[in-house]
Amino acid sequence: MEIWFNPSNAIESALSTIAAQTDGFGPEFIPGVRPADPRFGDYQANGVLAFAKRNQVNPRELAARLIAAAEASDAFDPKLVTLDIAGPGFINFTLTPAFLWQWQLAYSTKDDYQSGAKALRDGHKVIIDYPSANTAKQAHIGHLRPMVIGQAIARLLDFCGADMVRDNHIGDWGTNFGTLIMKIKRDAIDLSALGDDALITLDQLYKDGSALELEQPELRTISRNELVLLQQGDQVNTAIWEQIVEISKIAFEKLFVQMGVEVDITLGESFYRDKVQRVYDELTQIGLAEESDGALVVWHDEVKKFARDNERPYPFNIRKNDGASNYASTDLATVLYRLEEFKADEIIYLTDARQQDHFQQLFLTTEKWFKAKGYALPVMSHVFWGTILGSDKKPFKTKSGESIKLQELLDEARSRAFDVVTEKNPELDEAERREIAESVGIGAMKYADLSSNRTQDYVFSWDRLLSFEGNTAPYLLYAVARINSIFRKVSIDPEAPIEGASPLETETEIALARKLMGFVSALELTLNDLRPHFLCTYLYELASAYSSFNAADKVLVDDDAIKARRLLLCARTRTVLQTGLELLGIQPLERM
RNA sequence: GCACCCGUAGCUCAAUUGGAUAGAGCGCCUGACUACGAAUCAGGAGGUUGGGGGUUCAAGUCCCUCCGGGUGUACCA
Repeated sequence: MEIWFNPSNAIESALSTIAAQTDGFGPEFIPGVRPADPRFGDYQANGVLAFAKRNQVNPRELAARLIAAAEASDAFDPKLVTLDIAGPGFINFTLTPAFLWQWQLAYSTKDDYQSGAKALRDGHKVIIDYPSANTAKQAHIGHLRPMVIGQAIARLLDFCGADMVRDNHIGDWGTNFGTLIMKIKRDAIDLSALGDDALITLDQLYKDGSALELEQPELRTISRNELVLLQQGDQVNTAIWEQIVEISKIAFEKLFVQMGVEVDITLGESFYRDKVQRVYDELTQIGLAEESDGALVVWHDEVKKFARDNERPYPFNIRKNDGASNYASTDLATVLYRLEEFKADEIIYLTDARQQDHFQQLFLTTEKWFKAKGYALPVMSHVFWGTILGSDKKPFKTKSGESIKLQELLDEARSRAFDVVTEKNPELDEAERREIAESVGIGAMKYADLSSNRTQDYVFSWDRLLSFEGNTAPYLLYAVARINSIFRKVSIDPEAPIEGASPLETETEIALARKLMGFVSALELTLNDLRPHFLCTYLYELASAYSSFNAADKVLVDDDAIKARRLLLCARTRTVLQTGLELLGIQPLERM
């Protein structure tokens, strides 16, 4: 029997083969192997229960027959894996310490761990529609989740073999430009002279402009005209618009660098303004879009909410009644562009949960449109998350009604982490403490956002976001730092091969080895639903298993074989933790 | 009104999508540093999974119904 890299999959296929040759089972039998509660074993198969139910037979008897057949085959060496039956008909598989040890010897590097993951999205062209930010506005706390979740998902997909295009789909063609240009012209602002805080000034100009419109409604007409001029390509307004977009891009670039967000292309909504006409034409030509109240819309009768005869009409409005494009028009044009330009196999959208209707309509429309035209339809998914709420359970605002600025949040994270580092490690020089604080502070913030199920809303709290104890980034970073410390002490490169190790013995060694093996399953689970908290949970459990091992079993003992074995476990743990942290966008540290 | 989402320990969250005795962290209580790093470890208390009914070998998870909260409801993105 070979040492399976991915035991869950290996057991699943072995059982399928065996069942096909065993009386009482049919081809429709699915073993249903999954990681089990460690109290019962490493993996469990519970497909026998469902199968027995469908076929009106005794599940325990059936399970016993399958186990007997499995044991008679050469697929399960009893020295490496044991099978037993439990409860109404579960089959439990327990890997022996001998298996766990051989697994550690067989698979050791990041590449080894990645080899299983690579198959998951091998060569897939995936476009990720990155955290889109509106131009001319400062990023606030609402931009935290898209950036954090987006980069983690992009790194995961990349690790799993996808060919990624990270597209920064900026909102650079909105109606807000009318107001902004009106105010800029009115105050004769020279945008090129604003300096470093240009975006803050723009932000203020927009707010002041909006306030002014409320006081003097006649200004709205002027703003609307400025927008029309811009859309018609007026030279002066286009120049102003270009400057505004440039200022915004520079400001966002600064944040992206701090947040570790990578961008491959930046194609804003303005890029698609000459591409929407084809959308109108094609959707009209295939009979999908029609006029309604002067607008061009698409109905989806199979969904009650979007059906034509719904008491409150809710079509997908793809062109406004004044003839202007909107969110839907550019999104449709964008899908087509991504197909034709990038040959996208998959497109992932990142927005909060409130936009689910939009994406449902977008996906339905694209599906029908592409089918009618014979275009290849990419897989489209909407990765959404809950809102960050204030203590009043409303979307988060400070007392003055403003959202916390993202920059302010990052600075607070660094500053809190710096205080803790200084308290714990006063002997380190300031530059190193700053570097550690960067990873700990920003890492803690990211991890807090990633470690809970993204679909839930959560209430904002500094302490929640910047906690350094328990299931947090610093806990994982600390485990890595301690491992590094051990290798430093004996002057051994943790990446180097380790020879002469003896097999696993203690309970904590075995528990750690067991946990190490689970990395690939954790990746699969995370990728399935694009929910990073599964990876966080796994990494936390691994770090916890390591901490227990570290407390129970001394690594640097006199016996060379025991020392080598424990150093090997340390090295493996380090590799998995570092790889996992990098996937989450958290920078591992040599010491902290 | 209609549609969708949510309600789990004092607090913040898990529970591999219907699997076995619902798990963690924080907080609280007991212990463990002349150290391979205590940002840690070992242990304890804490639950009628909002209430009620149903489906089945099995329900926090699925169905029905109440209660409480959130979101969306074409020409903002």
